[in-house]
Parts: sequence; structure tokens; C-alpha cells
Amino acid sequence: MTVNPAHRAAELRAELAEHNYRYHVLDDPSIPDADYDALLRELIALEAAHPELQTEDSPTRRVGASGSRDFAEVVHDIPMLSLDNAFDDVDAPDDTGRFAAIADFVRRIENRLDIADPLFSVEPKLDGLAISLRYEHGVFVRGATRGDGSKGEDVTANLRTVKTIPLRLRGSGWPELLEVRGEVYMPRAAFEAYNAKARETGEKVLANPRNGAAGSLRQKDAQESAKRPLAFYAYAVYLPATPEQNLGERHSAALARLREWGFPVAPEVGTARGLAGLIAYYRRIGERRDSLPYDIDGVVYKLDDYAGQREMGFVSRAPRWAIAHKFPAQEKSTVLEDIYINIGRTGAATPTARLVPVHVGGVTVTNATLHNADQIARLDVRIGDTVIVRRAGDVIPEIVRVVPHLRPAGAKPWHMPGTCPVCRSEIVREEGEAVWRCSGGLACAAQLVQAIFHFGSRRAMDIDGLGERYIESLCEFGYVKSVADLYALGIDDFVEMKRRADERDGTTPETVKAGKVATKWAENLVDGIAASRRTSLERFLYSLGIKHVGESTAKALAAWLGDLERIRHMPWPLFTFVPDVGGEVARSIGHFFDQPGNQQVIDALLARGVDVGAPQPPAAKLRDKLTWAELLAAAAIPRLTPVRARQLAALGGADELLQSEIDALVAGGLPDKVAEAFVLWRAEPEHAALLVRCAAALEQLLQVTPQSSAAPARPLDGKTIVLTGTLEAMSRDEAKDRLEALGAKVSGSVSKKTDLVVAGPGAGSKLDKANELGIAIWDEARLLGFLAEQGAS
DNA sequence: CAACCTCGAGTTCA
DNA sequence: CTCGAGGTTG
Repeated sequence: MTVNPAHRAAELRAELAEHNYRYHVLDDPSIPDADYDALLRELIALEAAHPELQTEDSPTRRVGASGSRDFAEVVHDIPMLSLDNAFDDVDAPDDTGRFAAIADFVRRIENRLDIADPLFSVEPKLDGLAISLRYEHGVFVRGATRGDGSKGEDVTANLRTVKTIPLRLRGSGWPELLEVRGEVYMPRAAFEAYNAKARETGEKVLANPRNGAAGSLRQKDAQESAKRPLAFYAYAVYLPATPEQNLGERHSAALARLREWGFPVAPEVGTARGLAGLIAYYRRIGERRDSLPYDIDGVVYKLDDYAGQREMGFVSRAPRWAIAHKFPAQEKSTVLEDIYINIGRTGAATPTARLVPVHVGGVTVTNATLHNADQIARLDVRIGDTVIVRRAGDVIPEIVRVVPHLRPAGAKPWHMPGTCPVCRSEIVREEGEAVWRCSGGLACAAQLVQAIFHFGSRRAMDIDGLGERYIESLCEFGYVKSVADLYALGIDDFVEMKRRADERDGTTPETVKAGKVATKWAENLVDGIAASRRTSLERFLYSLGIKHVGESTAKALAAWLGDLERIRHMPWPLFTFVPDVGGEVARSIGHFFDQPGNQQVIDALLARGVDVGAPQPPAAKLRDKLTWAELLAAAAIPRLTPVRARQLAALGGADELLQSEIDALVAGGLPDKVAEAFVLWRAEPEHAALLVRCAAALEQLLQVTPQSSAAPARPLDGKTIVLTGTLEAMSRDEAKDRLEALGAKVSGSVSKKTDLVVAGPGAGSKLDKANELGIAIWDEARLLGFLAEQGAS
């Protein structure tokens, strides 16, 4: 008698699914692994012989589909949340202070819902990847990463290989359409085992379980994914068809239901009542943190009652009914091997600690900034010290303190070296400044490299593919002595440069061994450089790297003065007519253009085809400021207050003022002291020359500056807007551009002057501050609506 | 001149 | 993101 293959396949599938569930979800296997494998092999053989019998939910699908392809985009019907994070205030003297953020969270709920000690669902916060699983008629049909919350990537094939994700739901009563959210993670034991094996076979070792999980899920080849031992815990469930009706009335009950349907839920999940309950849970999990089979970085509290959740609602994308309570940043001790100096673009000499590599919060830290010499003195860090390193809320490692009793005998306090380690120029400190600087300027290789890197950076000339390493080689071998030289480079230059660099390093790339020369990268670079020629005046000014001229000052200069030729020959006091430019910045700009070398570089750039667009007349708004009195007031003449400057201006133009005797000035109403100070000042030839240049430049500006014409009023004129958090439909830059096009000023920090804050998910302190100051807050949807409206009209 | 607001510059690791 | 310093304002 022959067995019906279809029947047998269904039987095997049911049996395998049951064993799988017992093994992975209940952790209570009922048959030996070998028997399980035998059943699986039988099914694989059966499906191979009868391809028509293959189904979406077959356990054989866990082996992983092969073939490489890009991940399709998945739009989440219900956006995936981002939670607000709360940290302990470790400096607080008592418990109420230490858990202030959590206490606030509970209080807000109690006040708004008018209840005491609400019930929370409490969960460990796994350090993995949030994903969303979709089930239709009980069958797993699609899995996606969180992505930015509204759009993720389709990783269905890879998720099928995760054994604890049910491919078909158990039991009954599940809705036709079901979406389950949870965390894919790599259990610690699996991580260790994987790495042990990888070390043996010489394969790449995973940095930490989290990276392991992320890397595995994004494997293009699901067969590769199948080899990585991932697991899954569910923590949320939605019915996308009727989102407002979740499963039952309580989150904890919904999770219990998920368990019945075959989803694994972390055994540490439970409920807790009121602030005291939350803190007890936090402590309990914290104590067990190291002995749990997976990495966690905190716990999550969710208001258990769904009706309450709906009432609390959202601030932008973050729910007000849930919060992540993170454990304090992990601290580790290590030994400080050396302190070396980093030279920045402006010559700033930043001491950096080289550490004996240490694992902190999931990554290996080998470097940590010490900011400046003052910081080193404050911490009293010395070479050889054992130091405590922490990766705080953000990513950047910092040295918290030294362990004094572990200091080696004879360790000496550290001092800033007198000369630059790169160019041997003197390292000096400006009066009253915290930073020490290498005085070598562009003659210092480090500063030249940084200057070129800045020039090519995205917000400056935006040269694609020009990385720091290439720049270092270009400078080292003398291909480039200024940014202008970039535009004279050809493919051959880059290839030759690379060859020399490889030679020096003693490395021979595979391509050279094969007797070929790779040139694609060089072609791309040359194209990138060529494409950067067409730029704007503001980008160009920014890319020059003038001290005190960042993006926004460059933009202001371009908008108000409009013409590179005008700007590069303007006497410095005139720059103060541009808003937010004061004496210090104006002098710095003037000083930059006074250097013949800088002028030559600009000439060379223009000669090699850099195009900053057509010159514009100065902004009409400039006109009111274009007076001789204003100019004299800006010129930093000793004792000359604005009032006195007006009196002085009334006495004549540059020629008259250079010739008038003190008597005449005093007769004109100036106090003796002021007149004397002025005469003393103008005795300096360079001051006299400045006066003449200023007068001439003012004359010229007056001729070309248009009368204030009634510019069309824009809807956001005079409004100051701050963007915070992540925007999803457009980049922050794009949002900024569009708002500015409507007349708004987009600024980086919230203050009383802010009119509006646009908050995306992940918004932090800025959002809190906006709430505190009672400033209007929009979410992205509202912004998009507004922009669409404006765009239409 | 003090308080407050902005901008610029520097920073780590995968 | 954070610090330090420059600019503006009351």
C-alpha cells in the first residue's frame, strides 16, 4: 500500500511544527534532536520529489531561500513606535530624584486618567532588532524590519529561518489579519558558540550579539542567515484591519493570547502596579541582567489598559503610555596607554587617549577624547593610569575618572607638548582660550589634509568619494598643495598616487597581483571633482574654511552681499553689516582675504572652472545700514561709541578725517579724549588705509544696492523653527530648505524666541524644552500638510 | 555688562 | 551631542 504524499507531507509538517513549538517556545522538547532531523529530512525529500506540495508555512522553508536580491520596501500599516528613553539620574541624592523621569511618567498617567497606581505591563528591553510579522489566515506571510518606523525592509525569507517564529499559528481564534511585533535577537550562548566556531574556521567574528542579529537579518542570502542562530520574542500585537480594537482590553492578556498561538514571549514579562512596582521590577531585572540568556539594555513599561493607552495618546510618534527605562551606562576600567595629539582643521590640538581595548556597552573602545588640556588637568589623568571608561547615553566614549591607587609609581602629570607632532610648529594658546593650536597653518600637513577634507565634505563642495585616506596620500606625495590642485588631477594621478601609497605600506592589492590596475574608483573620483565645480556662493564661502565662518554665516554672507568679487575685496568693517556678524567674525573674514595665498587659491579655483553662479546685487535690506557713521562705528576705533561715530561721520569723509587737526574735531563736538584717541589711531598707516578703503567700498556698495523693493511677503517670514527627532518623509536638510524658502529661520536649539518645533520620533531634550516653554509643536504629518498647502497655493 | 541665544568645531565605532 | 565663544539684547 502506498502512502498519499500530500497526506504524509501535511502530517510531517504538523508534527515538526509541534516539536518546534515545544522545543523553542516551551523549552520542553519531546523528542531527541536526531529524530527531529530525520522527520525534517523526510519532508525535504518529499517536497523535492513533489514540488507541488511545497507550502509557505512548511518547516523546510526555514532552511532559507537562496539567491541574492535587494530587500523590497515595506510600508507599515501601523507605524512602528519609538519609545522615549529614561535614564537614572545617578547624581541624585535619593531614590525619588534618581527615578525622577519614571516618576514623571507615572504621574502624567495618574493625572490624566485620574487613577492611582495604574497597572503596567513590564518587559525586559532586548538588545536586538525590532521587526514586524504579518499573518494572514494564520500563516506567516511577511516580515519586515522597523526601518524608520513607517517604512522597513522585507526580510521575510531571512525571518523564516528563525526557529522561534511560528510559520503557522496554533490553536484557534486568531483573526484573519494579524500583525505581531517583537525583537529578533541572538542568544548569548548562540553568539559565543558562533564566534568560537568562527575563530576556528577563521571566519569573521561578530562584535556583539546585537550586531550579529542585525547582520544576519540583512544577509542577502537567506541560506547564510539560516546558519546564524537567531531567536525571537513577541511584545506587541495589532489587528491592522481594525487598529483601534486590539486584542482584548489589556496588553498582558494579549501577550498571553500570543503565547497560546505559538509565539514566544520573554518569561520575564509580567505586570507591576504603580511607581513602586516599576522600580521593584527594574531592580529585580537589573540584578539578573548578567545571568539572563540574552543581552538587555533596560526594561519597558507599558500602561496595561488599552483604553488608557488610547486616552494618553502620542507625542509625535512616541507613545505617552510607554517608556523605556535604560540601565545606567556601563562603566569599565582599562589602562591608558598613551595620550596623543590630534590636529584639527583650525589647528586645534586635541589630546586623545589611547586605551587598552575594552568592551563597553557592546563595542570595543580604543580611543577616547580628552577634549583639552584643562580636562586632563581636572581629571589628573596620567599615562599608565587605570581609568574608568563609559559610553554614555550617546555613543561617544568618555573617561569618567582615574583609579588613583592603581597609578604606577613615577607617573608624571601630562603637559601639552610645545610643538606640533606633525609639522613641529609651535603649539600656542590664545589669551583666554581653552584650546591650544598648532601655529603651522596650511604648512602643517595635518591642517592641510583637514582643510581639503572640509572643502570636499558634503555640506561644502560635496565631492563624492574623496575620503581622508586619499587626501593624506595626495598631500604626502605632493599631488596637492591647496584645494585648487584637486581640479587639475586626472585619473592617472590618482592611480599613481595609490601605487605609491601601496608601495610605501608594503601592501599589494589583489588586482595588482592579477596584473591589472583598478581604475574605476579613480574615474569616479575625477567625476566627483568635476561635478563639484558647479556650486553656490554660500557653499563656496563655507568650503574655504574661514575661521568663524560656518554654514550659517556663509549663507548670510552670500544672501546679503551676493557676489564673490565684492566679498573677497571688501574691507572688514563692512562685514559687520551682515546680521550675526560682529567684529571678531568680520576681522577673521577680512584677515582671510588679506592673505595673498588665499586670494591665489581662489583665483586658481575660478580659473579651473569652479562656478559660484551669477553675481547678485546686495540685499536691499542692507541699504539702511550703509552710512558712513555706521561704518565708522564698526571699525573698532578706540573710544568711538555709536553716538561719537555719528558725530565724527558728520565731520567729513575719509580724506577730511585723515587731515583734520584735533582742534577741528573737538570744535565739531567730539570730546578731547575721543578726538585724541582717533588721531592716535589714524596715525597707523594701515588704519588710515582701512579708512580710505572703507569709504570707497561704501560708495560702491551704495551704487549697486537696490532700493528696498517690496519683497513678496512669505508665509513664514520672521518665524523661527526648530527641527528635532527623525523626519521620515524627507531629510532634515530638505525640510530645512523648504521652510527657509517660505521665509522661516530654521535654528538648532529651542528658546523663548522659537515659534514652532517640528518633532519626529526620537525627539529628546528639545521637545521637553518646547513643552516647558509652551511652544507650538507639530508632528511630521502636520508639517507635510502645511508644506503641501503652501506648495499648492 | 549680564543673560541669553546661536553658531562653530570636534568627536567614536561598525 | 556637547562645549566654548561670539553676537545680540535689555
